[in-house]
Amino acid sequence: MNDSNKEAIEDKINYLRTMCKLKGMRVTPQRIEIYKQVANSCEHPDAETVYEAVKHKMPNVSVDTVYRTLASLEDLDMIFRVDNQLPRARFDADKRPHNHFICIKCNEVYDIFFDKDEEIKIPGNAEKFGEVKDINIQIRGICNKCLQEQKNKQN
Amino acid sequence: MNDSNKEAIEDKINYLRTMCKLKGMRVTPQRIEIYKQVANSCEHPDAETVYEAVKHKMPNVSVDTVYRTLASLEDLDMIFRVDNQLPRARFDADKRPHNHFICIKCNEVYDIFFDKDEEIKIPGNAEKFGEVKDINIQIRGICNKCLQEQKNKQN
DNA sequence: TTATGTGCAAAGACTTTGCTCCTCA
DNA sequence: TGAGGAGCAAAGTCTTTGCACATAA
Repeated sequence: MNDSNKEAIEDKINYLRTMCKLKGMRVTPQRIEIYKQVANSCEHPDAETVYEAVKHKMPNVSVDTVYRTLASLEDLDMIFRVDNQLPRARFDADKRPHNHFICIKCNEVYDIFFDKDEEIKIPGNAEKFGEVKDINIQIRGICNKCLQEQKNKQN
Repeated sequence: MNDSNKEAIEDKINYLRTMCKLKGMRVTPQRIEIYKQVANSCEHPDAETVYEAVKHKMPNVSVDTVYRTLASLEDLDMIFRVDNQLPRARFDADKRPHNHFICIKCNEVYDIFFDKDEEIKIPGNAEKFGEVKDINIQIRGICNKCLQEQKNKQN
């Protein structure tokens, strides 16, 4: 990791501290580590993956702490669940508005940042159902890596 | 149910028969009943709800048959899973392209049909990740029913 | 100091699977 | 008649919870 990344992570941890204080929550080493794992990863890890990663630094951490902490971080709006149709919940710490390409073969999740002129508007008739809080777009398909593998098999 | 609905359902069952034959699958009473439940409901039922409903007509049906059948119907593209962040999978038999408003309070799922001029285009940079198969939009918020309940409590 | 958080173990919720008998085609 | 499907029971997977001890503030 380069210096600017380190700095960015430090900023995020500081924000986590602020948010915890604000909500009367304690800043524990587990919370910091678990948040770091999600924030440092671009792989939208599931709870198990976070657990395995954190265990390297904190061998005594338990799975239920990971689940509980992920839930707390979600409450703090520090992380978000990626909508998917997979059995495991996956998490994302990137607060910039974006959407996901989900590979139906390997379950990989890729971030999609729309161009400004592609901004999705809330469709006119959505608001007749209630108060819109969040709009989420997933694009499902087969990722380039899997397409390549398919081609290789055919040859 | 009125006559035109009955007719529409019959058409759907016939389509189910065709699709089953096409794929070498049998048309069993369970499959018909389970499909009917999803197709007749506008509530995007979960497996348990389908099970309870089917049990009225077929008391011996089992939960695992419901799960297995829902999976088969999905393979046939007769029904679809609704993307949600709820613990239970929910199903939809409406093949017309549409999206969902999901209430974060009561978990109700409402269908949203976009106007023609609101058609969502696949964003330009999505295809760089792979072959797009499906684009799905969910809108999360608080539905009118729950908003009303909130107001009532405040008074 | 003390309320909040953690680790452990156990339970819970939803879904899937193995096996045997049944039944549609 | 035979391959695919249903029912039963049991297991699997992911996640949550109760409780006692530990710890951040």
